[in-house]
Amino acid sequence: MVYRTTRKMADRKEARRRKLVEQAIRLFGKKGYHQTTVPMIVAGARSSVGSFYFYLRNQEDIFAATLTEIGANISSALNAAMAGTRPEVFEQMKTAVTAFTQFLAEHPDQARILLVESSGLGPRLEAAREQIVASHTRSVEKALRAVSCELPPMEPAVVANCWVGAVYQSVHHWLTQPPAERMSPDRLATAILGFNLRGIGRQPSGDGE
Amino acid sequence: MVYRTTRKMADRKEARRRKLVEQAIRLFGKKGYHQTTVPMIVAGARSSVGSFYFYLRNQEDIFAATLTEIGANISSALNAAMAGTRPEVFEQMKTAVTAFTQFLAEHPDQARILLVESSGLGPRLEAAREQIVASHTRSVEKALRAVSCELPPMEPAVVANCWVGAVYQSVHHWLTQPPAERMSPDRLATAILGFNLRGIGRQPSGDGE
Amino acid sequence: MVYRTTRKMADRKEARRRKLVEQAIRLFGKKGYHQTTVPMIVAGARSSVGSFYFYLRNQEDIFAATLTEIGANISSALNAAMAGTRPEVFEQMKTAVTAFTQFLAEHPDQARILLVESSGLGPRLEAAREQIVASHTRSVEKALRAVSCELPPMEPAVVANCWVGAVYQSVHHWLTQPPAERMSPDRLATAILGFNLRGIGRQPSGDGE
Amino acid sequence: MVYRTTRKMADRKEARRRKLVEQAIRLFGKKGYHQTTVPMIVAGARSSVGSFYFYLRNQEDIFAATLTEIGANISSALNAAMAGTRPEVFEQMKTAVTAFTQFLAEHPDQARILLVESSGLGPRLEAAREQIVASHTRSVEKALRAVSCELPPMEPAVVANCWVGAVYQSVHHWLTQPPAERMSPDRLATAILGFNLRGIGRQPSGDGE
DNA sequence: GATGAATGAGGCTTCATTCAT
DNA sequence: CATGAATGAAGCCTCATTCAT
Repeated sequence: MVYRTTRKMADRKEARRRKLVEQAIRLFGKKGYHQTTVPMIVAGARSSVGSFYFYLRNQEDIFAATLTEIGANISSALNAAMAGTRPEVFEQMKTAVTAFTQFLAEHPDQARILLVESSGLGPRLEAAREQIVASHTRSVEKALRAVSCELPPMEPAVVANCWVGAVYQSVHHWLTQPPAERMSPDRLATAILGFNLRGIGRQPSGDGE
Repeated sequence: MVYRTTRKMADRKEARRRKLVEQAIRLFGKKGYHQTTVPMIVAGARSSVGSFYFYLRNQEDIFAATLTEIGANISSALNAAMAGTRPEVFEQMKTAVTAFTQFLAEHPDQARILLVESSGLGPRLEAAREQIVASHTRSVEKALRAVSCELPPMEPAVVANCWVGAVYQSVHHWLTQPPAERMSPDRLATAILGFNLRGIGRQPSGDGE
Repeated sequence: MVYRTTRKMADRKEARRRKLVEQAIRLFGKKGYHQTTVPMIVAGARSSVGSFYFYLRNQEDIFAATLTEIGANISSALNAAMAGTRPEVFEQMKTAVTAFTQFLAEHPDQARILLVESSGLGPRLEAAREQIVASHTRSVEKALRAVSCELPPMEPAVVANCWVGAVYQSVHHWLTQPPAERMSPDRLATAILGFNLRGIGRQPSGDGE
Repeated sequence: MVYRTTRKMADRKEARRRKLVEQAIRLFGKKGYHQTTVPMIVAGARSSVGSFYFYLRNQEDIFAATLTEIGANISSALNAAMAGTRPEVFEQMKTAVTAFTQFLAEHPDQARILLVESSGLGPRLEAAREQIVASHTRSVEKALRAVSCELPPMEPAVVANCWVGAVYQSVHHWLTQPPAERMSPDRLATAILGFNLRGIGRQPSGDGE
């Protein structure tokens, strides 16, 4: 009998790789890219150097993988949140900002990787990061165009970047502060949202109306 | 006599150091921190490794120095621009955004260092970068507080971050595009400003009103 | 019944192994020993790493096996050629040189392994190579002794090495040249033979005498 | 005062590099290319890894350097020997074979590198080796052409390779034998020379006539 | 018997920093 | 003060070999 790859083995394989990426997120998030070594990752993932290079091409590769993972996680979080929201564009934008803030607040490692540690790492990783930010920006731009008739005239491309930049920088700064001094994520999201909605010429509603 | 000699020497020293920092800006801006080696810097500055360590404590040190330099350059540019502007707060804010954009457009190496290459380099350099951003943010916050009575209620601390984030991200994205496809810095600044002024509840004036 | 099964299995086993060795010859011949990995071999032989180590003790082992194979192939070729030649010693030597040249010309991978890639690989493989060369040399030496009375006095041991060295180096150099610029194998063989026959004090006959 | 590179420093530099290459010859000659590590070389040369890479680009580089060195040494030896020889072509060829044999006999490490360890190491090193062999072959070919009128018709290009191949293989085999069983270098050279001279259609003179 | 995931020893190489000249 | 040779710690990555399935 020929022993072909069983389902169980494939699952194990996937699990192993996932474990490596998860540990990588932890380390990259805490110590940054250049302070994280392959041995550190495999030690934390109860794997081995050889295994690492069986699953990942090299160190850059696993960082790219973490970015992909983070991007996917954010997407999931946003989609989940928006699934429970009325389909009006402004409602959706509001939910998106809140959910995004919430997600980063709850996943500091991923937040730090996205907001801090993924810059200046060379073209490839730069591009991987850009993909996430760009996807974010595109969503905003699309939303803007959808309701452009209700808004004052503006450059959607630039404004989308402003919107995203406002969110990122605010959250980044917020995460920088000692947890004790931080305002609640809700309040943060509301403040950002207020700025952004006004920024696109929309009066932010009181709160939940 | 002794004074003169000392002064002269100090000048020389300062000049040498400045040359190193300038070359460092060029290299850090083009290749990033981790791709730039001490030998590269000294070669471009017609100095020597030994000299380098006479003027700078270590590599981190020179990156910090470039950040200081960049911060100073930006301050100068902003101050110069604002000196020629009416003292009204909104005018000043407007000028600041325009001058900042202009400056980064004209100094791509410094822009790249500030916006991209200075993240994720460890606490000390993180702090050095933060100083620049924070100074920027504080100015905005101060301005906001100064005119808060004319504005809708908001969280000045958060909103200042939004303001700065909008500028940074927009400029960053703008610098990312191939020069041929970029809009003019003026148009960019106007678009950002429009978003930000609306964001703080202010109707952006047509242009120069 | 048991016999047949066993026989069949042994055949299979032999076939598997042969396939591995054949692929190894291809790879060793093209990329050399140290650039050829076990995974490469098994991939080309549609086998698996596990199988590899079932049939071969280790990597050295398969290189030794390729040498054995190459030695056998050369022997076969020589024997076949000499079977169709008059039994006179000089005729036989002539045929041997021609057939050897021909064989290497037609099997560049094996030629490269024998002439180039099998040196400097450590005692065991050195010995395996030496076996082939020595067998070659012994044949020559034996032939020389057989006709020593017809030849000027010489040191058969040294001269046999000269003979073989002349052949190897000439063929090696010939294989080094781009195929388009090579002379015909026949002409090459004739030239070598001329040198060698004169070298042992024998006038080379015109061509086919 | 500007401290420019002094003569003494340049000398030291050269000496250091030479020491590394010398030690490399020892090790490559004894253990071969792939069994010799950079740490081994620097340890034996009382240097350091860092120094190694200050003088040599990489491991391949130092092997190439040893080949260059060996080629130069052989050239020197041959030139020295031939300077004391009558200018007749056959005398020179005779001297060359003898001196070459002698040199390799006296420098077993260099002999082993040239004859054994420098094959199959990839294109670059292959080429470096080829340079030495080719230079050797060209000399022979040139000599042959110079006296071609006195010789039977032959293919000088092939014959030159035969000549060189005879020498290399004989010496190689000779070096393979335990020193106790080796014939004297002189006798070896004479035997080779006899074969080669006859090979080009020349009667080897008794000995020194 | 067949498979391929797992292991980890080991080598090369880089570069920040020092220090003798 | 200037110079650049010297140092060695540190990390990435390869791949032969093993062994559970």
